[in-house]
Amino acid sequence: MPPQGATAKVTLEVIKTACSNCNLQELCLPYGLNQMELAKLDELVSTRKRLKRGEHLYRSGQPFDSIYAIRSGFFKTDVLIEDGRDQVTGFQMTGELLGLDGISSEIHTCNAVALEDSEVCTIPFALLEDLSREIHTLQKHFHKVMSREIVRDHGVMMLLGTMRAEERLAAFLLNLSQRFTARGYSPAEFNLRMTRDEIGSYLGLKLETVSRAFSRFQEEGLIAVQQKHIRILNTPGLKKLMTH
Amino acid sequence: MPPQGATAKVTLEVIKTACSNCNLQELCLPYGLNQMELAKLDELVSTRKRLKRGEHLYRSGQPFDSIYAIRSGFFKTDVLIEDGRDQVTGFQMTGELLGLDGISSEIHTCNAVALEDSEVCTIPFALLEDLSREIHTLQKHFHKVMSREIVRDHGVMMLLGTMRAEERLAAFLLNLSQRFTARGYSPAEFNLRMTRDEIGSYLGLKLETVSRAFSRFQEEGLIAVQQKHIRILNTPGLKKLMTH
DNA sequence: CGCGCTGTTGAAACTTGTCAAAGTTTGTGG
DNA sequence: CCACAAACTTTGACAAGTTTCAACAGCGCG
Repeated sequence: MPPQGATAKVTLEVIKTACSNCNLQELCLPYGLNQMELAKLDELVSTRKRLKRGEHLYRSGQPFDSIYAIRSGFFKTDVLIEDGRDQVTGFQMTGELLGLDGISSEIHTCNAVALEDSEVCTIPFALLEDLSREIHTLQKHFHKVMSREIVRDHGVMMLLGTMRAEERLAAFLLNLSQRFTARGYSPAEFNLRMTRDEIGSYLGLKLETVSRAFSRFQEEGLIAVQQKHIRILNTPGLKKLMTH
Repeated sequence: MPPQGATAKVTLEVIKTACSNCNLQELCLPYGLNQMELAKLDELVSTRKRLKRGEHLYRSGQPFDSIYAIRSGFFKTDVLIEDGRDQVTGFQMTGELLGLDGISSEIHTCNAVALEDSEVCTIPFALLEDLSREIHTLQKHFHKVMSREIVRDHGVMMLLGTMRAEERLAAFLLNLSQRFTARGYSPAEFNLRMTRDEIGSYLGLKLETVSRAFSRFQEEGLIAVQQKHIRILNTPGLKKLMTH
């Protein structure tokens, strides 16, 4: 893990960016905008940051002023409480937004960490609010994105509150598969970017339990695991397991 | 439980309302607005609905077009999945907003049920978006409310993912106490509006576990329980238990 | 006034966590 | 490019916590 304040020099490189020639439009904030509107959004989303694996995009407690769109890479967000407990609250991939939690108090309430070398577009929030007062479509879409985050969280609450270990892991794998698919990758074969411990933290399980569940899925021929590499062999089987 | 479509006649009575003479302003949507802005909000939030205990404000799957501000009463929201599992995702009280989950897909994704006779203000969402493009303060506040919901959900995920039964119940009681306090009620004495089963569902526990935890708290002198009536006798004790 | 819903309590079963040890991979520096 | 250390993963045995099943008590509504 890099030292706290010393990251900006080399790795947080700033690059010119433009939504209008980004291939993530339909996954990201520009969804539904026309050419003219897109040009205005371009002015706003003018900088990119690169992060190396392990670097923090932001930390809990830091002042909030921007949200971030992931252009490439993979992140986790986690919350830490006083007594040392912590939990991964989400894994974010290409096209997803980071930082929405900071809007309420104008202070970030979680940490966002790159799980692989990544690139994000910085979206100054005050400017986004200005622009979304102008562009109805943008406003509407942004509200939907926030609401989708709430719905997603309810899904996680459901998972944590009602599912058993193997059901949780099955749900997790199917969710990843579906999100990879939406991004044009194989639904059945991918590399996990996170450790067993991080998966466990997200799913409310200990890493040993996650490991055992992986082994069990493999024994049953549902998946093939080789460390971080996962191949899903029997999607319906996983679904049935999840539904129980 | 009332029959599905037959509730509108008697109980969903519609009443004229006005934010400008509502005593919940600082807890609710009008927060931070000036007189002129408040007048515009009044035009928008023009109807109230009364609900009897047990009635649904909306159901999962219904088309979304309004959010609701609770004027008086107490609600729960819950999600139901195919295999019959369900979970309470939240308990809402005076001044809190219901329906934010429906924005993303324009379909409600959970049920909202009154746990006591209640009254809500209906806020047509399209009009709220229109007005929040006009009134910067309203826009900002609404974004904060949505973001606060996300932060709250992260707190619940933390609770479900890392806490043991008694810690969860302690956290739950302290949270209720704090919210009652914010509304001018006693921090130490209140009536639960929900059953042990509903508490359990929210906390990811079985009702028996909730009941046992209540008994244990009572034995240890932390609280006095008489059915739904709770007196908190030792707040620091509960806090310590929660922090562990 | 009694029936049903809600809550309490006990004992046994089950799931997951804890602790421990050993194997594997990754990354770094020589 | 290899060697070594650190980080991560797997597996087993046992402990702890929670659920399940069951019986019963109490309150409240009709």
